[in-house]
Amino acid sequence: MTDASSAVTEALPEAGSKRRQIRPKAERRQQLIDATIRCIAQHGLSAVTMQMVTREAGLSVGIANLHFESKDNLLKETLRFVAEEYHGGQIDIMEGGDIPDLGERLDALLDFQLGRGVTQRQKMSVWFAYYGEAGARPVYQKIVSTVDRLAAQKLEALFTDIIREGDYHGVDARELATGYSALIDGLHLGLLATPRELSKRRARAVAREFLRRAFPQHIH
Amino acid sequence: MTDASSAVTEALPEAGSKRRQIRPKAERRQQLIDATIRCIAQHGLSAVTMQMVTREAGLSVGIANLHFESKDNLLKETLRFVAEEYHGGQIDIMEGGDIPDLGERLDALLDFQLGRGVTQRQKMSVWFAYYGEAGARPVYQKIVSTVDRLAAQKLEALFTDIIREGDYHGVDARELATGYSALIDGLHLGLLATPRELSKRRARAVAREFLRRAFPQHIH
DNA sequence: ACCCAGAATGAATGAATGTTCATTCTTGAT
DNA sequence: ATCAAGAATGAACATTCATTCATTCTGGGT
Repeated sequence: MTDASSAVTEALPEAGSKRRQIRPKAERRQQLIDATIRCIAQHGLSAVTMQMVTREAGLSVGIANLHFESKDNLLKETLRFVAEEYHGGQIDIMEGGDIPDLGERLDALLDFQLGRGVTQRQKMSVWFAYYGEAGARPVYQKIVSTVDRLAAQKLEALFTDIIREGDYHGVDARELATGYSALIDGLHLGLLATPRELSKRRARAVAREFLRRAFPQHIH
Repeated sequence: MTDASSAVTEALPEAGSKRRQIRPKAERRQQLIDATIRCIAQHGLSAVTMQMVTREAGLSVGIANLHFESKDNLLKETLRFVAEEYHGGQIDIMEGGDIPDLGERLDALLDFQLGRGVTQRQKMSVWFAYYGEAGARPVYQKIVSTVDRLAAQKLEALFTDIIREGDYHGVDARELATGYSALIDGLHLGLLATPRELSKRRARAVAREFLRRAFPQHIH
């Protein structure tokens, strides 16, 4: 997990090249997952078909069932990939051996969560497409909550450290962590569903303000 | 809009009754929309079929295309209904002639947003199912953003009044409104996708804490 | 009591989609 | 140069689903 470089590339026209290529299983799997992400972002989860995904990947229809046994499984693995990449990225920052200053670590976290470009937007599309189905599909709930729980713990730990360092009073790390996570999710939703109303710049400002209110000495 | 009493009822077994009944168009439309809401909540948007919806409504398949011209349209109208009901309810409270005290009005708003029972949960399922597709479907974006913008304005107005009344300093009503809205959305997501991790009680506490931090004199 | 506008039905239709598998092709080892 | 393992292909199949429409039925108006 946490391999931010691997996803959402290719999709090149591949214009003339009709020559069949044989590649290792792992590579094809990733290629198909990346194509699935792009398809979901562009057409919506409910409109995604196997033909669509395999064409996007520049491969034949049969191959999807060769590497993933079914469409259901491909979608499940795609969710797992996105979930692990996103939460993995957060966790890396929060554990952050490379950033000793806690305030800076918070900043880095915020940058990761609300930064990036189109790629990030594609991932978020996928993320929320699955959320929409999660109420009806226990499998999705499980994937999300497994990975979510770990990130929540790390965030709570980070907040606990900050509270100790700043000697803040009347603040509950757990409650604050829940609030911050929800805030970030809500901002992502806003960026996705009403991009006209909420710019990325403003989303960042709102999140910063939340942190500043809680940890005034650490965020300025 | 804002007719909270109308939705998500019926679905009764209707065991023996096979007698065909003729009802006015408006009633059948609502009946089908309610059935659609239940189906989306239970099976997920992508799994909803016309047969499923009409069976849930206790009607025949042909009727859906009689009152709505297509499945697409039924889904669109269902989203519009849920969006208008939810935002309409908020707006009624925020304009709130019946609640003069601003702090109490905030409380009422919070209760509306995070209260209720199964019904509310069903509505939220629908809400997020559409969010998931919104990135790919401009029609959905438009429905949501139209209704969203109005609610955002009302919230900002309410916050402005509160800031004036409490003589709070260093607080921007608009930014705070964006944050609060995002927080509520994020909490709904949490309630839906990871109900094990986030109880309704805790969600309410988190939202209250956010308001208390901003308006300490109004929320205690 | 009768009638008919239009509400309701559900079998039939055709298009779309997931999955299979017989066949072809590639590559690295011998 | 040859071969076998298995990666890749895509036409064919079976299923599912949205939509249509000929027919039936209901209830209010006369």
